[in-house]
Amino acid sequence: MKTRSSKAARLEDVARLAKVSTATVSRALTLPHKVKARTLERVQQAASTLGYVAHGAARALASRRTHTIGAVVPTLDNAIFANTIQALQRTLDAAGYVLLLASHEFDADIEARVTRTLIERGVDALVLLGTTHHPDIYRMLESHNLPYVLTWAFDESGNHPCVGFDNRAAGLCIANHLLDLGHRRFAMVSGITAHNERAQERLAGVREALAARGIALSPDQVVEKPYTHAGGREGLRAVLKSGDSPTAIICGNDVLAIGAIAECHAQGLKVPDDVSITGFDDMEMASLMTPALTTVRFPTAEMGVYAANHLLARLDDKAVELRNKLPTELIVRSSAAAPKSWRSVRLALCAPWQWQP
Amino acid sequence: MKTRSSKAARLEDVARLAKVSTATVSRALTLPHKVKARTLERVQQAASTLGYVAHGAARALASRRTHTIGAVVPTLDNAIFANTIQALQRTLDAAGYVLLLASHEFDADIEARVTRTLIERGVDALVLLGTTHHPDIYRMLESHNLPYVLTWAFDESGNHPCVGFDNRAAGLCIANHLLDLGHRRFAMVSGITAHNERAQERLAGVREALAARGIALSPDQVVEKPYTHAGGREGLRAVLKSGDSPTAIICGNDVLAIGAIAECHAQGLKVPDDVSITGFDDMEMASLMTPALTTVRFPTAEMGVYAANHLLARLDDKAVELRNKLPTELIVRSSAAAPKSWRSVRLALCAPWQWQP
DNA sequence: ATTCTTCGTGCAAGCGTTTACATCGAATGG
DNA sequence: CCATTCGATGTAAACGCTTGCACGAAGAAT
Repeated sequence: MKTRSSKAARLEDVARLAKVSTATVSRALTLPHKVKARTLERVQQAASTLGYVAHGAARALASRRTHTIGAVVPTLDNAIFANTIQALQRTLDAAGYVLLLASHEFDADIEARVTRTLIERGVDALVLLGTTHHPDIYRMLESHNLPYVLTWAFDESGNHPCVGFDNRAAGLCIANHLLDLGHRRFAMVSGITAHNERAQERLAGVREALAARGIALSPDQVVEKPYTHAGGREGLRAVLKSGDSPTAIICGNDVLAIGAIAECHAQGLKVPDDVSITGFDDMEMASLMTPALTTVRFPTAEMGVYAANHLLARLDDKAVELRNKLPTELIVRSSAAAPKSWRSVRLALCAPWQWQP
Repeated sequence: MKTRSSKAARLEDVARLAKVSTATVSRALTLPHKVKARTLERVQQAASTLGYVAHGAARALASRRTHTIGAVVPTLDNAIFANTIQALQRTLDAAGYVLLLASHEFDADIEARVTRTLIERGVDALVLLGTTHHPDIYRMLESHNLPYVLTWAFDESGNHPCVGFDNRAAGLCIANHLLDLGHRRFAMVSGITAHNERAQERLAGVREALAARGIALSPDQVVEKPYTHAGGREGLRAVLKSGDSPTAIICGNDVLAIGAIAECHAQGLKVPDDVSITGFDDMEMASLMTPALTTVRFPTAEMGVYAANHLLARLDDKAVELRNKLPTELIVRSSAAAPKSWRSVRLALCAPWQWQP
């Protein structure tokens, strides 16, 4: 059906049809204000007739700009990062940029490899997640002079542009909440802490809060599991098996918590009557489940917007603040309550005649 | 810190250091078997010393291959497509291809725009979702001679390569299950059916099954909502308000069903005691919630693998079957049960002395 | 020894854009 | 009315890589 051969139309074809030079076509398509209205119209008409689609690689080669920004996230499998990605995408799109996404399933070597691939693909800037990365990654960023921003964590060293949260404070916060409810026997189903300072910090925050009240977490009261529902189930089984029968189980994120609660139900344990469970992140599911999840909210979408704007500003040579710590917030719902022992104490205080010492 | 200026190393720099021509470096890096072992080693050494990263745009321009495959999905916001995407990604990655992802939030014009962007970016092939697309999309696919495959739906017309499911059969299946349980008063919280043949087909399947038993769905017994948790909640409220107090509510997918169940709980309705709720898709969450969701499973990951392999084969000029209909499966869990009335009937039959006519 | 392959490498012509610079006509100011 | 400026367009040189072709050396066949 095409007039010419089966090849797609090139700039030259449009130029010929519009009776102008390729330079003019190029300008008409990218800097419309630089050409006369009548010419612009002719060019657009010609381009549309031919179904012209620019050849991105040629454009990128000549202009040294791809208008693409890369993001490397741990996983696309669950919804944890979905809000951030969506927000990134939207914000970049509005500025005429495309998001190029890659994931590495929490493997540092794969992360280095996919990051390299993104750089090969010519991204103009890069969004990374967390502060702990393969040295090769930082090397490549430097040698290519690529703008980048770390997200989901706050780089205390001050060496890297970042936007994130204080994960340690979040850990402190949730542990203190449980302590205030009266819990004294804890366990934690943490994410895998290797190469993941977010998981490390959350755990550290929890430990710190407990230590302040003289409670220590023994090795078998902490189990590390991948951030999956299955991980949550296994984690719950593991800490239950450890024997100290904790009254509160702090999960490393909401996905683990959802898995843990499902496993509780499977084992006939009531949440929060028999055991309190908490998460981190406050994904949408947290408020919908039964019982609704007590967790710590991170403004993940806001962070995506910020990361995008940060990079866009730098690509425009505008000044921006290099580090931004976003606030977190304790969300109290119904998956955590006072422990049974404590409740009976309160009951006893209210109704002493029922107390049988 | 770099020996040369701040520019990244090019092929020429590697060639100079390795004392060979750029052609040899290029071959060493892409067709290692074409160069002598000693040369290969020298080149690799040089490339590594310089931290060489290939310039993808230049490579793409010269070779007319980007080793990139694009996928356009409705949304990344919820987990529905996560399995497919993950599977696609993995399979392509193993074959040395990169997945370029774009979403359009169920907007046909945005879909056309982002598809165009992907083609500009030079994808070698394209994965689309569903069969209903903007004519411009099919035009571009044809004029660029791009291999593509439709997913998540089966193209009965036979005009397009596709891998998907029979959404109508799935609708039939779930409706029949509810009928068998004894339900007679239905409502459906469907996805938005405009430009979405998957939603259309599911609804049509449900209607067909009900019609076979002489039941029709009146306009106010069907409400269309976006595929979000909030949509599910609103949908549930809407069909409840309609007044016929349905005993079974069929939701257009699991996300809607999760929202609907949450809303039931918020309104003090027990699922399935007061009302049965079903979904489609069988996302992971479906089995974890309380009550666990009765739904229809689609082999979404398998479909991702198939779509990837289909395109890889075509890019290799190998023969492949053009259409593939994957099996669906009814997953019976606990969110749907016999309606109260029916249960009392059965009870009456078992224990007639309790029957008070 | 001579011719024919084969293999490894180098040469150089693109790939389809962008963009600095040149050009040319028209508008402006003196 | 000429000199100057300005705006719109054209010319052609990159951009960094791949790859068809040519070439010489080395081994195989005659």
